[in-house]
Amino acid sequence: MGENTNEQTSAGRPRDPRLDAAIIDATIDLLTERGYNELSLAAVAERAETTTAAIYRRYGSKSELVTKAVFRTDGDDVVADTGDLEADLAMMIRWSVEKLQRPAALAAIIGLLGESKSERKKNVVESRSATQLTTERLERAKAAGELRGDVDAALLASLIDGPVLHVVLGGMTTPIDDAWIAQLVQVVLNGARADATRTASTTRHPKSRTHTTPKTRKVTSL
Amino acid sequence: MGENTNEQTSAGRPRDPRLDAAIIDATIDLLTERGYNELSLAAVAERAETTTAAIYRRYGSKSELVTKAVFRTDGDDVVADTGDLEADLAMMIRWSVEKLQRPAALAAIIGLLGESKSERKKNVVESRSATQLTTERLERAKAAGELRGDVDAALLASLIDGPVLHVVLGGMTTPIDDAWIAQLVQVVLNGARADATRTASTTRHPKSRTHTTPKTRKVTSL
Amino acid sequence: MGENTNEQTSAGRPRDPRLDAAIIDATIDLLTERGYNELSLAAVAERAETTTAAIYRRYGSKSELVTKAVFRTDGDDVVADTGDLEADLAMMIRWSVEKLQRPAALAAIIGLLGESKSERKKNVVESRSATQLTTERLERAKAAGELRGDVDAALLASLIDGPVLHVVLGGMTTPIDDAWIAQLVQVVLNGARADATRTASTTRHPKSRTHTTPKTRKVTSL
Amino acid sequence: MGENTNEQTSAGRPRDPRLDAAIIDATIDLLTERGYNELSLAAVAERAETTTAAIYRRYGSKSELVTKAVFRTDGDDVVADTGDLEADLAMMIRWSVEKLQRPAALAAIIGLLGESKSERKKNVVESRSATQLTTERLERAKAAGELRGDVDAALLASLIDGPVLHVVLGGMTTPIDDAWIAQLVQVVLNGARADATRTASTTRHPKSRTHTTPKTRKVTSL
DNA sequence: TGATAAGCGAGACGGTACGTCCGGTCTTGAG
DNA sequence: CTCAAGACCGGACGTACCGTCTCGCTTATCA
Repeated sequence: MGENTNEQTSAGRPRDPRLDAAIIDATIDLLTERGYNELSLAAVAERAETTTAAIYRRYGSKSELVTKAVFRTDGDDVVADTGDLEADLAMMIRWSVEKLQRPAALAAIIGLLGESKSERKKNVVESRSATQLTTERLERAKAAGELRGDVDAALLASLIDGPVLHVVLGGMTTPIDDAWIAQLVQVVLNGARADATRTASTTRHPKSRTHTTPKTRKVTSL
Repeated sequence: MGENTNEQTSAGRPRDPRLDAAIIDATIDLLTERGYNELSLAAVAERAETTTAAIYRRYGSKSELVTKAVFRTDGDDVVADTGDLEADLAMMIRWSVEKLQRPAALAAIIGLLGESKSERKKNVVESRSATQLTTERLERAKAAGELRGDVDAALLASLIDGPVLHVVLGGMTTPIDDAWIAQLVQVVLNGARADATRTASTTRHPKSRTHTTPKTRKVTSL
Repeated sequence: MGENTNEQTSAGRPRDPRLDAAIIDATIDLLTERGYNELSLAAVAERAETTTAAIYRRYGSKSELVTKAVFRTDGDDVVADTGDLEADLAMMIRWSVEKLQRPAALAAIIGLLGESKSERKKNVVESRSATQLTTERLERAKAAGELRGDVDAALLASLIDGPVLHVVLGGMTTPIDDAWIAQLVQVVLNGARADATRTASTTRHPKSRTHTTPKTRKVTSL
Repeated sequence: MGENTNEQTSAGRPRDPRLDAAIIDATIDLLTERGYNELSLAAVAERAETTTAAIYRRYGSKSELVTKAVFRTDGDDVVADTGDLEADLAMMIRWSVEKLQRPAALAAIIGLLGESKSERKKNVVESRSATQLTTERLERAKAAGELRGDVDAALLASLIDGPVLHVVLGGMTTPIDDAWIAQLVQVVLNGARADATRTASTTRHPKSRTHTTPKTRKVTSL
């Protein structure tokens, strides 16, 4: 139940698209106002001027509703691969930050982490894909000789995404701006780069890239 | 309500200390088994063979109970400051990891993050102190000239604590072992060190430290 | 909606007459098994192997369906007027009893009484006609001098139909047989007869009747 | 559950008496406005400014709620036994009529009749007690020789209570006033009295009674 | 020693939210 | 215009749990 299928069902009365929108909107609003734990489907229903039954018809659980509501437009994760590793990472971070800055998204992530283990599995998979993309980009850089071979790409990805998570969950004492992002990328690359140059910004060789397919993949993810 | 006071006993029957212990134990157990959201005070009461009223007499809310139960023994955070920056950071990371490896603590942290904003304030303050200690250590290193002056210590702290958080919350795909920690510290220091040496492990100069108080502070924290 | 029209077929596919019958049968059966309140159109549809839509096409509401189903063959109420007042009344009672003995009919009557006021109006009119016939018969007897002039015919009709209703609704502790009917009629007539004779059965004078039209009218009724 | 016990329970928080009253009042009001079938516990809860859970704690079902609400003050049925049979019956009828005139009570009776068979049993027993009292009074009269011995007292009781039921359920076309009641009693007694006198009102012998206990019993009943 | 006060188990309370059922409506696609 | 199939909306349902409260009792300190 609550399959929320996109299959082009022929039989049956179609769903009221205004309800779809109202439910999503109410969910986002309440998530922003109250957070995940204090979000009740009854409240969503009331604000959307419908009933819980209509919600359960669309989503099988609160976590599914929240996931779909918050990450609905985020089916467009992008892996930047222009060849300029530093710029690519900065861009990917900026995207992540943009997502996590939305209070609803932050509340959703925190809440979903708190779900029971069975529920968690499903969502963690999704929320991992952002890191997955970072990892892939880093591995390509490694293969291209831009990064030291003795450092695990997964660790590097945690070095990129972890600090963002840390600041956001910690209550945003330091604002995350472009300078912050630039510093982060610089330190990580400076520490992991294959060549021995002292400052990352002055001695990069963007022309040395060997990538054959500079592209922009879209991926469903957190 | 639920003041949990340590003030010297006034009139009235004193609390049963066996109940105190039973409630804490039940809370830890259930937190481990079910996680924060699925933890109900009714279940705690049942397992502790008492009633919810006895719990509310001690703790004003679920979040307070969990906080006290999980971080009761953790009033002993340690800031390592032996002069060997790399070793110190590794040790601090190891401590953090140790905490987060306990399922009850992990569940508690995640759960407390999800509390309503008013509740959150109180707890976030606590959970921030670990990072605070890291920041302080890094600032001392910066003052000693071990680190580049143009990098924010708070950012570096996020670079140390963030990846740990990231891996733990991400479901522990990669196990966090000493090698992982070593790599992490190496990359960060390599990227942020004042001198231009390529590999952190070979060219450190621990002798250059100027600290006057190599100590081990204990701090109430996460 | 649900006009159940007999108007000559216009355009379109004609109704399946087997469905008509199946719906009626299912209604009667379920009324017998479960009673009015527990009768759901969904259940009727299922048993008739069709859908609720097909039912709503025929009947505008549950009460209309039940009314049509139960009283479909009962458009044939009979007013006995043989001249023998006692026998006529006994026969009319017997007819009423026969109807009310059918569990479906009893359930229908009780259920229809419970409908909202707007719905009730329609049905009460119908269910009153049986008493109406009794009243008419009694008024003719009064005009013929068989009954005391100072007693209201409507009251007497209630004295005839009321006890039947009372016993049937009361759960049928006493079975209604011919002896019961005979006693009922006897007591009422004995109490309301114009002459002062003590026992109704011994001193009747059927010959005194002045009716001009001994007949058997058929009337749509309960 | 929903025992509504009167047992002097020691443990547990006592019920809010204002809620008790509000629930009863709301039930009566809604019963009057909408009737039994259209009465929902949700609506009762809303009007009483509480929730359905509070209602279920007191009453196990809608029928129990209605029964208790409507017949709460009616635990005081009275069997008149002054020795004057005619007056006694008139009084008992007047009481019945008074009850049935209340729209809520009428709606309740009709609705309860429509309940499923298992539910009905419980309520029918109650609603039968009024007739039970009438029957008892008539049997005493029979024993005292005031009534013919060959007529069943239960039938006579139906002759007394049936017409009232008939008129009330029929929609109250004729108003039930004292004259109506007097006529009813007169006809019945005239038809069932032991002596042969023509008019009941002129030849009664109230002094011939042999009752030893002229009393007024109170009985829980419909 | 007796009053005061807080603790205790037991258990019901008022209320929020839950997840489900069903009544009545609507749409599609075929006949 | 009818049919079946089937999904939809919204009202109501009955349940589970939360945090509170009252009870009768026990256990301590204070006067």
